[in-house]
Parts: sequence; C-alpha cells; structure tokens
Amino acid sequence: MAQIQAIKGFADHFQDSSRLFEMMEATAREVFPRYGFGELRTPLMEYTDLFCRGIGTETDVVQKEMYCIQDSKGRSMTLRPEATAGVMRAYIENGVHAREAVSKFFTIGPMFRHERPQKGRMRQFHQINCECLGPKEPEADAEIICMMMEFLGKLGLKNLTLQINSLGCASCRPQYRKTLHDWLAALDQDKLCPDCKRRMETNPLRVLDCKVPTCKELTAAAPVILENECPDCKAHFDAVLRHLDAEGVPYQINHRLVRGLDYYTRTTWEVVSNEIGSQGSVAGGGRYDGLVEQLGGPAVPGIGFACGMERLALLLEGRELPEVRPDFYVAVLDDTCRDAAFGLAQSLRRAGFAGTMGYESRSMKATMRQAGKSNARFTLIIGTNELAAGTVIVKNMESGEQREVPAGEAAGCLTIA
RNA sequence: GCGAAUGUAGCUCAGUUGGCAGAGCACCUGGUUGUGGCCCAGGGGGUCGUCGGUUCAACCCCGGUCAUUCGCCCCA
Repeated sequence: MAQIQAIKGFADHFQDSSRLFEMMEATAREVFPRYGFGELRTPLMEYTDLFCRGIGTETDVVQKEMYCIQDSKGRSMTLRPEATAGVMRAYIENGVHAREAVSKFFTIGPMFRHERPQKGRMRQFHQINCECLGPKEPEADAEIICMMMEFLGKLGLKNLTLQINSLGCASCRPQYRKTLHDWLAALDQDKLCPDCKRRMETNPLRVLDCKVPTCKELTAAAPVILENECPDCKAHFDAVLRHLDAEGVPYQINHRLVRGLDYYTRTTWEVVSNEIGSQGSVAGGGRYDGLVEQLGGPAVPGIGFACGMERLALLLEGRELPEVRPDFYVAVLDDTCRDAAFGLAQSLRRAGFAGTMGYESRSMKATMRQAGKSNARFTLIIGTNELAAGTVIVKNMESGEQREVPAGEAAGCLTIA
C-alpha cells in the first residue's frame, strides 16, 4: 500500500514546535492589547481579485505563488498568501471606519504561497500580523515599530537588526521613480540582469534590491530615495526616527530596502537575523496609505507588519520550555482490575490531576517500566494479589515512598506531596 | 522556474576494491516467585526510494524517475 505523505511544504507540528508556537501567540496576546490592538480572525480564503488589487499584479506573490481554486460557479478564490488584504476587506466591508477613527488589529494564522520549500520557508506558513488603520501621524509608525520590537524582545530574541527606509508618497515617489528610471536607462543595459531590465520599466524601485552582484555594483551610485522625497515625507520620517531614538530602539537606515509588496509607502522596515541561514527576514512591514482606497474603501491611511512564526521558531530552537509532567500513571497488573483502573484515572482527572492509565496489563516489571517512562510524579498500582479489593498502592516516584490506600483516597495522597 | 546534495530497520546513521544486510537508540522477552528509567543476555523487525542498464555477481557502477533537504529567486 502506497504511503500517503503530507503535501510538499505543509508541515505537521508536534508538541515541541506546537508549544513554541503557543508561546509566541501568548506573548503576542499579552503585548499587543497594551497598545490597543484587538484580535481579528479573517477567512483563510478570499476572492482572488482582492489579492491582485491589494498586493499588486507585478509582485511574485501574485504572479506565481498563489493557491487559486474555482468554486462551482467558476469564481476564482485564493488561499490567503498574506494577511493584510483580508484585514482591509473586513475593515471596509463592515464599515469600521465610520465607527472609529483609529482601528488596530492583529491576526495570527496560516498563509499559503506556492514556493520552493526550504529552511524557514514553507508553503503553509504562519504569521503574526498587526495593522493600524486611521492615523497618518509618525507616532503611529514609531508606536507599531516599538510594539514589534517589544514583542520580539519578550520572546528573548537578540542579535536582530531593524532596517528601515522611507519610500515616499503619492506625490514624490513618481518623481523619484522617473529620476531613478532615467538614471538606470543611462547605464549599460547589457550589464543588468534580465529581471532588472524588466523591472526598470515596470517597477524601477525593485532594481535597488536586486541581489545579483553585478547589478548591485552597477547601481551602487543610484539616486537615494531619502534625498528625493518631498518635505512632508522627510519630516514624517525624521519624526519616526526621532521617536525611535528617544525610545532607544536601534535601527539601520537601508536606502535599498524596497519591499516586495506594491502597497507600501513612506516608512518601511524589516527585521533581519543572521543566525538562521538565507531566509533571514523574521519580520517586515510598512505604511500603506493608499491601500484602503485602492480596495474600494475610504481614503484611510494605514501601517502594519508581519512576523514569520517558522522563522522565529528557528531562532527559538533549543529554548527550554517549562516541563510538562503528568501527575499520575495507573499501573494495571491484572485484567480483572481494568474497570477499577479506568475509573480511578477518571476520578483523578476530575480532581484536577493529569495522567493516564497503562492500557495493557502486563508483568510488574514491564508495567513499572512504563510507569517510569511516563515520567509521572506518582504511580498507582492496582491489581496485586496481596491487596484488598478496592485498594491501591500509591507510590511517589521521586522518593520511592509508597502506601496502600482505598481507591477513593488516592487523590488525597497526590495532593499531599 | 534554476542549481546541488541525500534516499539502507520505527528513529539517527555506518556499509572498505562490486562478493552472505550492520550498529546505536526505540520496542519485546528473560536475568528478577509481582515494584521504575541503570546493567547483562536474548528476540522481533529490511523489496537497500523506485524503474531500467552493465556484470558470473549491484546497497555499491551507469541512466531515468519519484521523494526529501539545502541554496538561487522571492518573501515573513
């Protein structure tokens, strides 16, 4: 019989990694609400058009990485490749902007992108995502960055670098685009990689973060966006940096930081680790002032970021989590005592203890061996010839101390120690 | 989409020049006349990913294929 495997890039998370995920989620649920963020759960699937309009048709995500399916009426739907578009849709569709001037959401859950899996990159992966809608002021930028750094710090992560840049706004970016395009057009085109030649026309900013060494070299002296922004954008970015300085949040300005999703404006950032191989980005985000309007909503500015949980998990590997240890193990020596053992285990659980019964009745040696492996604090031995009916031996597995008690009093023995 | 490496017991992996399929862990039994993780002895477990080729003979050499992993690209 052929074995059924998991779909490529879709992973099972057993207890070790599952607990790590739980810990990240618990940290998020502790930190974010203190900044006024509330949890929002949106569907895993949306109409494909939402992502095309939200993320940008020129992006790799939309062009070649989406899981699209058709429903019975022929409508194209897509497993979400990121969270922001769905949050925007929910915000617009429910008229949230009419009820409150500022809305802050976080979402936690799986995303899907059809990429080649490798370390820190799965086809189903998980993100923790925050969005702040309403404020255009730089304090919102600084606040959400501080919150993100606090979250990462609370996880105990070190050696992370916050890289930050500003991409300008609707009024100054087109000019910079043109400046950059013209500068690139003056270069020896044969030395640019094919991607860059194409991007130069479709989205010249993306040329800046091309990883091909010859392109990097060739564009080293390209015009810097920060020096070509309008006064408003400059003032905005200066204020953001001022707040970060005041809060002691370290950062590096990276003129070539251009994010892969088209909707970003003004402040953008990325958190990078050099400890987990090539997929070193653990979080990234930015302002997206035109996005809500572009999706058919009101002209509401916004800003947000996403953390990749698998990548955080890589950084947290080997971290000691609190030990989970069962309280009891019911050792059954004789088939005639199985009913009693089952009942005993249930009554202990009702009393608040955690544990299990040994399902197989075997020799004393074998069953005690199982009891030892269970790592339980107490073993309750039931079904020995020498015991009176209805009594059990409660053995403290650490001290070795044991005593014989009526089954009804077993719970009391566990409490005492 | 491109490149590289790796597929041998449930798990982690050895396997020499092509010559009987191995170890550790895990599991089971016994040592121990009914009391745990250690120790000792024994045991069950394999179509060597798969299809083909070369050879008297293939886990080993060659080719195809599938799968996994790492990297490029892209992204969190």
